[in-house]
Amino acid sequence: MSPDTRTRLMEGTIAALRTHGIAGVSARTIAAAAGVNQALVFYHFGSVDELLTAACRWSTEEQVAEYQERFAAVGSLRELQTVGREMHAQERAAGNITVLAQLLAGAHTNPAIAAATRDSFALWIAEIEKALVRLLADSPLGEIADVPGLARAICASFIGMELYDGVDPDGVELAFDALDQLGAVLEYLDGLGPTARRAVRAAVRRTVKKKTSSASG
Amino acid sequence: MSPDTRTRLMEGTIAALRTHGIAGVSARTIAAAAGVNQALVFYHFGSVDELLTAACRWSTEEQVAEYQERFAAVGSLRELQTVGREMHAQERAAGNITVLAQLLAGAHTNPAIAAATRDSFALWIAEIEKALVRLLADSPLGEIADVPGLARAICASFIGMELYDGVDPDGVELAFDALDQLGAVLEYLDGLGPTARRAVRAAVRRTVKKKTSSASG
DNA sequence: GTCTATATTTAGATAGAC
DNA sequence: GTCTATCTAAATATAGAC
Repeated sequence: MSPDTRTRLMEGTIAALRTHGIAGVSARTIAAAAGVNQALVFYHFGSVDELLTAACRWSTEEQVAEYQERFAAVGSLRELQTVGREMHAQERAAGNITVLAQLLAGAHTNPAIAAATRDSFALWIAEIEKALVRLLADSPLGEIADVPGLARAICASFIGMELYDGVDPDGVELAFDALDQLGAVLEYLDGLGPTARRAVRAAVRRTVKKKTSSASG
Repeated sequence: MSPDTRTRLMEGTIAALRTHGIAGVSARTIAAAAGVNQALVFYHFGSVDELLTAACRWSTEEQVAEYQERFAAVGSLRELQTVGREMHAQERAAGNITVLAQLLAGAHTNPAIAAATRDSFALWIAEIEKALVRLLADSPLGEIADVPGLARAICASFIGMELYDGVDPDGVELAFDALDQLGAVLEYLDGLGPTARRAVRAAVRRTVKKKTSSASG
């Protein structure tokens, strides 16, 4: 059976963002994509902006739920990278990169979209953090890595790859390959003995101390 | 003396993107920001879209020129990171992150903006590549790193940090700190002896081979 | 090159029939 | 809850005076 009108309108909003962009979404383009009457946008959501934020929250919840199992099954940093690359391919094919770009742009002029996007990212970051805590539990990298910061860096880099894809898809493949190399380096460090481990940790500590003192001074 | 009308219109376009977003730019908001008459948009550029792409190209050229010297002065990977972080702070203060987000969104529905944005990134990537070639010239990382891919990964990650900043500025600071840690790790590898160097290189080679065979098979 | 005025289209939003 | 009809505001674009 077909979903109710509220859901159809949110689906239509995402579809309209995909085909017309944030600059082209309107009650009419959304209603057309949803296959319902234009006035229902205002009856169900009050305004186009309200519908936009509702659709943003709704679609991320759907997406995160879809990928949750794959995140949970990840057993190494390299596997996390592979899942990321697969996600990228899948999201691109689904046209969701375009949607993300539109919402990130809209967040800058619409506080409600900004809040919805922030909450959406929080869902993704929570998944990444869970995976990192698990993966780094018995790893030398776990002793030095700042998991919350690393999760956000991973999320931000992924966002960057997504958006860079919009202007240069070939460049993104090169970039993914380079990050795979970086992952191999980290994996190598993961297998180091206690002496080298201590040396790496000391090097990182020096860096962190430098940053902290310059930030607080 | 004040710039000519064409330039004022391009400046006005960037200002309008900043305050109204891609969804809110119009011949009227642009003209208001530029302090000129609305009809001049069409006289000088033919359409709002043409003006948008012209402004995109123009503003990146101005920006890249502004940062070129700082890129050229970079002497280590960590310094490159520091320049990136300073750029981020400066660009945020100037409101240019918002502009970037709007153009990236517009690129998905407007091929001309996509082309202009691609060319703009190419300018940035060229600067990063130049710096990387110089920095990795006499470094063990230079033997294993794929410079074009790495430059694109750095550019993409930076874009991601910029855009993530729009929804969670505090998270970005955590992320930058985590990347600083990663930089410290790489710097440590940079100082390793020939034996460890070979081990890292072998680990990376295994990865690359795996990827290449799976991509071509 | 720049301005005023305006034709035309499209957007957000609401009233009221069903 | 849904539709038609419509009001109002704002956008693109052009014609023509200066």
